[in-house]
Amino acid sequence: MTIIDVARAARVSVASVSRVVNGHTNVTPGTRQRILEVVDRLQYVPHLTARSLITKRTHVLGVVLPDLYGGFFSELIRGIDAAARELQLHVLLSSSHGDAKEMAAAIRAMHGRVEGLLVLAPELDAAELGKIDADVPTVFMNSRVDDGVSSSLAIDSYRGARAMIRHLVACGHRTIAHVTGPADNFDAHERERGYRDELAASLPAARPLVVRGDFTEASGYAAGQELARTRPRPDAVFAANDMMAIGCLAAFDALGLAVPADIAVTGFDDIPLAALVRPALTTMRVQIVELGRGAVRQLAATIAAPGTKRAITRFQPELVVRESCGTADRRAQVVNPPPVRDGDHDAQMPPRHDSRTPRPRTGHAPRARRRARHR
Amino acid sequence: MTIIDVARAARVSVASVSRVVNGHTNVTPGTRQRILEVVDRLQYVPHLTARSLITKRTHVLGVVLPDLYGGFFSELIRGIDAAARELQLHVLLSSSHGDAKEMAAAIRAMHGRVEGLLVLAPELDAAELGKIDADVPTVFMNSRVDDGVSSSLAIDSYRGARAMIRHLVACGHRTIAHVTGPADNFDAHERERGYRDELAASLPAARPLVVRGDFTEASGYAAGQELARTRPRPDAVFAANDMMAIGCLAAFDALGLAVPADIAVTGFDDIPLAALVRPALTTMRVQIVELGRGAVRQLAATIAAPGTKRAITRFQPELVVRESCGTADRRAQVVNPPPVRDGDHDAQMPPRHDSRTPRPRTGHAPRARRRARHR
DNA sequence: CGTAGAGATGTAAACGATTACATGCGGACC
DNA sequence: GGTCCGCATGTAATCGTTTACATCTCTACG
Repeated sequence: MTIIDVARAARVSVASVSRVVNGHTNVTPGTRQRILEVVDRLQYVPHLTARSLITKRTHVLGVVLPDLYGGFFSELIRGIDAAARELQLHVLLSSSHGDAKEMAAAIRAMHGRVEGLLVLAPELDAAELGKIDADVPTVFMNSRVDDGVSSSLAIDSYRGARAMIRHLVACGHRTIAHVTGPADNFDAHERERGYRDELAASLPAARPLVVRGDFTEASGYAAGQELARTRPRPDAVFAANDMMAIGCLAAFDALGLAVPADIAVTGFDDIPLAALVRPALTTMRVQIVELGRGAVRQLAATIAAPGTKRAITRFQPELVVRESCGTADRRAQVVNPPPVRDGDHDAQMPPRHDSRTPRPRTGHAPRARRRARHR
Repeated sequence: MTIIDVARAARVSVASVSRVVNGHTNVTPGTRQRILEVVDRLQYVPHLTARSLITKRTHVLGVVLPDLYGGFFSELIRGIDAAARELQLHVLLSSSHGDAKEMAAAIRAMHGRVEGLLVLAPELDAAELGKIDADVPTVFMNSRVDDGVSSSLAIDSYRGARAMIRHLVACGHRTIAHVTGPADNFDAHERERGYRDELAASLPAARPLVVRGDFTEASGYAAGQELARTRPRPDAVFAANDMMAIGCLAAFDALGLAVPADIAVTGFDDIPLAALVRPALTTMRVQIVELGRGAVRQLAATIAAPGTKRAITRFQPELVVRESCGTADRRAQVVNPPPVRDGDHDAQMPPRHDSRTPRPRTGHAPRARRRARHR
C-alpha cells in the first residue's frame, strides 16, 4: 500500500513511481504504463501526511469559529466551503471557542497541519492576538484585531447601524431604543456606536435608550419585555441582530403590543428567518457567503505569495425594508439591490420573497384576532 | 522551531524533549523544567504532520457531505462538531459532491490525513460504494449503502412518512398528495414508499397522487402550483421535506388558497423555519444534531477498537402538530414528547412555542441561549 | 569508433517527530 | 568493593513521501 510496494511490484524505483503519480514528464511511456497498472491494481493512494511533511504543503485551511449555531455560521461555512472547493483546498474546522485561551489551544492543535488560518473572533482584542501562531498566514473576519500584518474582512457594522437609524427616523420614529449584543463583541460594539452617533446626528434632542443583550433570541425577548415597560415607551427598537429582534417581536406579541403599529422593530444580518417571521423583519442585509468566500480567497492569495500586501475589506450591509419598521409602503423592498446569490437561479421560483406581498399569510390581523381569543 | 532546536537550546537530546512535550514521566524534574522553559521561550509547537506520520494518529475525522445548504446540514455539522470537540477530534470538511466520482476523489484527497470517514451520501448506492477507501473506518449516515462492515445511522424516513399520513387521515383528509425529493435520494425514496404504503393501508380507495420535487423551496412552489390546478384538488399535501412544504405554502398563498382550511400542508425535518412560518408547519421532527453526534461517537468507537461489531442505528422522527395540517385543535403539540436537549433549561424564556398559541417565534426558544452569541 | 550530451532511472537525503534500544550513572545489597 | 538493578538520557531507526544528484543508456556526431 505504500510507494515502495508499488515500486517493487512494478520493478522500478520509488522515484519513478513518485514521478508518475505526480504527473512529471520525464518517464518513458512504457514505464509509466506499467506503474499506472500497478497503482490501479494495488489501489495505491499516496499518503498525504507523508507528502505534506516533505513538500510543506497541506492544502488545508484552518477555520476557527467561536460557535456554530444559527444562520450566520451556516452561511459563512457555505461561502468558505465554496471558495475552498474552487481552490482545491480542504477545510479543517474548529469551533465553539469561548475565550482566547481555548482558541489558542485550537490553533496550536492545527500547527503544521494547515497552511493558513481563518479566524472569526469578534471577542478577541489585540492583546490576545499574540497567541495566534505567528508563522502561519492568517485572515481575520469581523474582528477588532489588527496585527499590522494580516488581512481582514469585515462587515461595516457601524455604517449599517447608522443607515438603519436614519431609516427609522425617516419612518417617523422619534424614540428609538437599541438592544446590544455581548459586551465584548466587536460587531455589537460597532452597532451600538453607530446607533449612538446617528441618533445624536439625526435626533439631537433624543436620549439614547440602550438595553443589553447577548445576540440570543432569549435575550431579545427579555429586552423586549423591559422596553415595553419603559416610560415613555420607545416607538422603535433597533436590535443588534435578527435573533434578538425576533425575540422582541415575541415579547411584544405576548404583551399585546402591535408591531409596527405600536412599536417598530428592526434587526441586523438578514438571516433567512428574517423574511419569514410575521411581521417580516426590516433589517440590514449582510453578505455572509461573500464574506467567507472572500476570506478564503484572500488567505489563499497570501499563502501563494507570502509577500503580498495585506488587504482590509469592508462589506457594506444593505437596508432591507420589510414590515416591521412601519414604513408607509408595506411591501418589502431592498434599498440597494441584492447581489445574486447561489441557488437563486431557478426559473420556477416566484420573485424574491422580499418583493412580494407577505406570505405565506398576510399580516397580523388574523394573528391579532387569534391572540385576542386566546386571552 | 523544531524539536532539534529545542534540544540544542536545552542541551539535551530530542528524545528528552519529546518525552517532556508528551508528558512522559521518566524525566528528571530539573531536566523537565529546563526543557519547558526553552519550549516556552522558543514558542515551540510540535509539527503535527510529522507526529502523525510516525504515530499513525491524526485525530482528524473526514466528513463528506453532498451539499451544505439548508437548515439540515448546518444542524448536522453542529452535532458533528460538538461530538468531535468532546472527543478531541478535528473535522476535515468536504462537501458539495454531486456524484460518486467526485465523492471518491474527495475521499482520496483525505487518505492518510483522516482516521475515519463520516459519509452522508443519500444518493449513492452499493455499486458506487466500492470507491470508498477500504482501509479507513467509515460510518454512513442516511444512506442505502450497506457494505456489511460499516456502521450506519439513519432517520427512519419510512415510518415517519407513514405516521404523517396516518395523522392526516386522522385529521379527516381523504385526498392526500405527495411531493417527492430527488429521484435518486434514499430518504426521498423512503418517504415516498411510506406515503404509498400507508395510503394503501389507511385509505384503500384512494389513489396516490405524486408530484416530483427536489427538496428545494422552488420545486415545492412549482409542485404547489401544479397541485392547486389538479382536479379533484387534494385536500392535503405531504411534502418530503420542510423546504418544499414552505414552497407549497407560498404557492397556495399566491393562488388564494387558505392553509389549512382549503388545503393542508405538512413537511418533514422540523427545521427551525418550520415553527416560524405562518401557518406554522406540521412536520416530522428529526433529531439532526443527534444524528451527527451519534455518527461521530460511533466512528470514534470504531477507530478505537477496530474489531467492534458494526451498529445500525435508526432514529425515529416525531410528529409535531402545528397549524398547517388542519387538525381540530389548533394548538401545536408534539405527539411524542421531544427528548431533552442540551441547554433546555433557560428560565428566562417563555414556555415552548409548540404548546402555546402561535406567535412569530420558534419552538426552539430554549436552544436560543446557545445561539450565535459570539458573532 | 569514440565521446558528448540528453534523457531515463536509481540512490539516498531530507521532512520532524516518536520510540526501541543502548548507554551511563548511582545506590543497594552482599 | 563488586555486582546488579533501576532510572535518566542519548542514539538512531522509522513513518511514506519528494527530489537533488548520481548513474546509466542510447543516440548523434565528429
